[in-house]
Formats: sequence, C-alpha cells, structure tokens
Amino acid sequence: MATDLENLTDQMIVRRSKLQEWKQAQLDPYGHKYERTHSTQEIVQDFDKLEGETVSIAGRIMVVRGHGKASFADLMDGSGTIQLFIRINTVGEDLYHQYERLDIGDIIGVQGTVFRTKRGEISVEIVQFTLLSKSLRPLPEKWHGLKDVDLRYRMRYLDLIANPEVKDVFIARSKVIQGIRDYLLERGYLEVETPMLNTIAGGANARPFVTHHNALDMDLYMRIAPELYLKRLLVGGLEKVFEIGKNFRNEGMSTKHNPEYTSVEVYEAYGDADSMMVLTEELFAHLAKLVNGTTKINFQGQTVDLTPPWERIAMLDAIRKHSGVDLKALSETEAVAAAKERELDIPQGATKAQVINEFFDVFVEPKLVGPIFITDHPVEISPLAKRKADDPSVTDRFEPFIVGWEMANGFTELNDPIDQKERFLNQVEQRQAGDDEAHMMDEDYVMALEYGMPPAGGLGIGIDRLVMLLTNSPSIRDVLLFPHMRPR
RNA sequence: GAGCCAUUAGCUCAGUCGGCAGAGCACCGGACUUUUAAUCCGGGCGUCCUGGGUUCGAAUCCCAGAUGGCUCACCA
Repeated sequence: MATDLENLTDQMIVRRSKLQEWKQAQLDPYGHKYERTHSTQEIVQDFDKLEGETVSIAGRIMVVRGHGKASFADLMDGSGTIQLFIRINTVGEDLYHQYERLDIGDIIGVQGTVFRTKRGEISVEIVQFTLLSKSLRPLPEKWHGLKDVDLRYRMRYLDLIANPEVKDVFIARSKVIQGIRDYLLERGYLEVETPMLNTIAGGANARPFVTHHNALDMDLYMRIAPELYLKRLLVGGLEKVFEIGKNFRNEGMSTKHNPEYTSVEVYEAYGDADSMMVLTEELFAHLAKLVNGTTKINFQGQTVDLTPPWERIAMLDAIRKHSGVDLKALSETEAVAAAKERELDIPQGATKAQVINEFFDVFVEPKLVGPIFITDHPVEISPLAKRKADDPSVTDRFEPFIVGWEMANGFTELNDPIDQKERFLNQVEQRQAGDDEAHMMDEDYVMALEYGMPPAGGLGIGIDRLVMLLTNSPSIRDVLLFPHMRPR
C-alpha cells in the first residue's frame, strides 16, 4: 500500500481518501442507473415552462464556487452545462457537508428546483444528490483546457471533457457518414461488407499490413481497398453497391495520412466515369449543406464553393495549361528530356506515364483550389480503369481536387478480362522490379471478369479528408477520435 | 526516412549570463448564504523527457536517445 502511494500525486492521494470516506459512510461512490428527467440543454431551452419545477439531471462537476453555507457549481452533461446551487438551509447540514466533500470531476445525479439567480443565470437548486462516479484524478485546467497535442490525442476522453468544441468535429463526422449512407440508400444502392482479411491485397497502389491466421497457418493481408470484391458483386448481378469502411496502408503518417482510414466506395452497373462525377459533385454539395448549411467552404483561409457542376480538365491539358508543355505531342524520349530540363525528380528509364505524373504533381496539383475534376489519367497508372474509346493510352478516370487535395478517385471500370490480365501482368513486372506498391496478380478476379461484368462506373472517397474539409481541420488527427500514435 | 522546433508541478506556462526551482489554475487549512475565470488569508506540491559529458556548480552548454509538432519525401 505504501509503495502504491509513492507513485500517487498529493491530489490523487486526497481523492482516494475521500473515496474511503464515502465507503465508510456506507455510501456507494460508484452509483447505478440514474433516471434523468431532462438534459441541461433542455432546462435552459424550456426554462419558461420549467421554472419552479423539480428536475433530475446528471453529469460531471466542472467548476466549483463555494460561499460557506451556500455553493455554486457547473454541471456538464452530453448536451451542455448548467449551474447548480446548493444551500445549507434547503438540504440540511448532513447533505451539505457531504456535498462539500465532492471534487471537480466527480459525476453526480441531482434532483433540484429550476430557478434563475439574481444575476440571471438559469440554475438548479439541489434538493438531493447522489454520487455516481468518484473521480480519482484531477481534470485539466478549467480556463486553458488541455493543449498538449500529444496528450489530447492519447487521452481523447480528457480532450473531450476539457475542450467541448472537439465534440462538434465528431458530430460532423457522424453526420457525414450518415449523410453518405442515406444519400446512397435513397438512390437504390445496396450497402455491403466485404473482407478486410485478404489473401491478395488488391484495388490500390499501396503496401499492405501482414497478419497471420493461426488455424490455417497462413499470412493474410489487411485490405488496402474493397474495390475488387465490390466489382465481383457487379458480376454477380448486384447492380448498385457501396461499402463504407476502413482500409489499412502500411505507409508513412502525416497530417493527411493515418495507417487506417475510412473510405466509401460506390459502384453502379451501366454507369461510367461521367455518371460518377455527377454523383460526386452532388454528394459533396449535399454533405456540405448537411454539415454547414452551405455549399461554401472556408478551409484554412481558402474559400471554395462546391455547387455543381464542377470544372473538368484532362490531365494533359492541365499540364499544358500550368507548365506550358504539351506532353501529348511528345514521344517518350522527348518527354523524359523535357522533365530533365525542368529538373524534375524522375527515376532512371522513366516511362512517359511517370513523367506525366511528375509534371502533374509539380506544376498542376498545388494550383488546384477547385473544386475541379482532373480526368483522363495515363493507362499505366490506372490498372483497373477502362481505356478511353478514342485514345487507348489514357483511361476514363477522374480525381476531384479541392483546396489542393485529391478528395476521391473514380473511373469507368475495366470489364475486359484480357486487358485486365495484361494490366496485372504489367503491374507484376513493376513489382518484380522493386515497386512494392504495384498491384498483385489476382487470377480469381480476372476469372470473375471472364464470366462478364457489366460496364460500370466506380467511385472511392476518402472520408477523413472530406471531414477535414468540412470541419476546417488542418490535421487528419483532428478528425480521428484515436489517431495512430507511437506507444509511449 | 531527413531537417527545424518543443518537452519544467495534476493542467497552462515563465525561468535573463551556468549560481537556492517559479506563477496562475487545481489541491490542503481558514473566512464567506446569489457566485459565474467568485473573492480574501495561510500552506503543501518537482525523475526540470531519459542517459552520458563539460564544469567548483547544469533546467540552462555539448553528445546520444525517446515522444510530439511543423516542413519535406511516399501516399488517399
């Protein structure tokens, strides 16, 4: 016991001794179900009706202002905060002294009378109270809150208590996900779930996490995208499907990347990239209105308006516009030379597609405040997208950019099994050449395509980034309740 | 993975030139029956991120490491 106490701070020791006092008084410091009649917000809103009435509320004591034989406190529940008032004349000496032994952070249930103080503050005067949970550690400071970002992410519960506005971001996140689900369900899409434990990690260029199945004694990959499963469902005749869920990518972390992140992927048989672009811009505008009441976005000083339709420009045209170089007219060798002239960082023996990608990243991407669709990506970097009918070197693909970020990815789905197999073989070559983010061969998927997949449009949206955009959050960690952190 | 910055009381932060470790809130004791960052009086509280080094003496200077933030690289 003594050794235990050595690790406790003075405040923790004090609170533990108060805990013992409650137990010795035959009072349970960890209470049970408590019937509430109102939330603190309801009392404030319906004060005119409730004045003089008895209510039951429950929450956490946040601030205490004692005055000898009377005392004030602020009680916080899920809806907000209300002031409590207690007077020795009303409750008697015993209960009053019990009340004085409470600490900031304790959770209590209160029965009391609604009234307004001389200074105009809507309050509840305590008639009876019950300790529902004794708090054994002091809360962060009442005025400055919890600022240490490390602690805020690692101890999100404290962040939520000390910085109530944090909750608004997660309410917005919930609205976005619910909004996407409602929007798609209303339009006849079927919500499905596909495996997160994969034998082949397909559907994206990314390094997977590896895990192990003991009974089968085999390694499995955590999925990097649900795409190939969802398109198998198109083969099976489910014509409009979507999945909201997590993907896992074994890559670096940044303000825009977390190893596990949430996406929605949507597929529509007999659609194409164009129908998916319309869906994207309408869905984004709808969600902005749902969360913020307007399609205008203010993100870290940049202003964009998501009202459809959004501008569209082919990737090569965008490069010509922003760099002055018309890569379409150049051969591979000429394109590589043009890149070297501009000191672009391209690998030895780079292909034209890699040069295009690099030109785009350097000259175009930073300028795309948007919203704007970049379309017609080179076939080499789009192994699951259908070629354009009038130009087989590019695909019928699009990526919307807003405030300079890629917010989604979509295309007309490649449903030619022979072309798909060649694309996979090409990826496997790149993999063998050392690109561990290149796609793996998926024979089973090719076989599914051989049975016949209807022409289709597909779309994937990064939900975390979308929530960042809609809540003006500069870091992905601000929109994840428990972002990935190194263990301490 | 690289560069820059940060890490001091439960929380928010000062700490000058290398010379006794500080403040506010919180906590403890006292006063106070309508306060609201309540007020007033008194008090306690430290692995100065960790480990080395320089020095008579290190929170402070040097080296290595840990964690975090930002920027860059990779990616969505």
